Amino acid sequence: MGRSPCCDKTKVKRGPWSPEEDTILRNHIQNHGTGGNWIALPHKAGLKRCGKSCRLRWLNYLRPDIKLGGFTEEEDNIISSLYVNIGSRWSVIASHLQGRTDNDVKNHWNTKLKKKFSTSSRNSTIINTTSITPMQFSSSLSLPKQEFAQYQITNNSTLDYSTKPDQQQQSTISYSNDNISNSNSISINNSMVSLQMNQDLPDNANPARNDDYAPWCDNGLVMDGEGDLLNGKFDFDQVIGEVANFNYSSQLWL
DNA sequence: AAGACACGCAACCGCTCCGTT
DNA sequence: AAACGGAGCGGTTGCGTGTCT
Repeated sequence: MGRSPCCDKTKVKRGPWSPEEDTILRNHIQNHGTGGNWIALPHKAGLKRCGKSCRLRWLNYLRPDIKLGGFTEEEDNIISSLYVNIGSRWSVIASHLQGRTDNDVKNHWNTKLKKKFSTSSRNSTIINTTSITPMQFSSSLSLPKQEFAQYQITNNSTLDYSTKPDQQQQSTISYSNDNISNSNSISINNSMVSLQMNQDLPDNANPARNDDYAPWCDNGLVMDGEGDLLNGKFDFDQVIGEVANFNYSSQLWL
């Protein structure tokens, strides 16, 4: 036996909301809040709508902090990067974009970004990296666990990855370029950065972290990693609060 | 000018999650 | 522990509008 429906669909209005209905819902929520019960809200507000419909209308359209208008290039990059990393978890992705709703993000992805993304992936080519110009990029982000991280690869090939000062533990570990063999690598493509460091870590390395983060970069790159600190490999997911300097010789996908 | 088609977006549907009893 | 029910989520649909032929 299936679940009983949340409301009698023969007795509620469906389809597009009228300006009058919007006004009633907006006024009711602004004056009384949601009351923590969307199912009961339409009756209290005097709306012939399903509670779910009211919730959706408020969250996706009437909420005062909704950001209207087209998505920026930066927002596109954030969405694409997060999609690569965590898939179609639209509510999580939307939480990274001020004023955007999951429905908004989902629609934007399905109508525009999906095509753009698949096209750019199809056009990817592998080039030899022995003579590449060092990449330069940086990013800031808010992670699902309310952490903040920054990445930077500078012209002298330094990765700077640190926590926001007032959050989480902080530790600094410096990896000398001299200690890193040519087998260490960073690979960059249009959606992902991978880094491996195949040497012993310093004694003060913190191998305890094993969090699952979903970092991204402003320029659309997604950080990813392989291996773990325990066996001497560098994992982006495990370097919160650390600084690493390294040489890289790698493949670069553009 | 009109019909066909493509696109964007609001809204709905049905499922899972999670708190409460 | 199980059942229940509301909230939240992602997939999908349908309609309005713009563009093309």
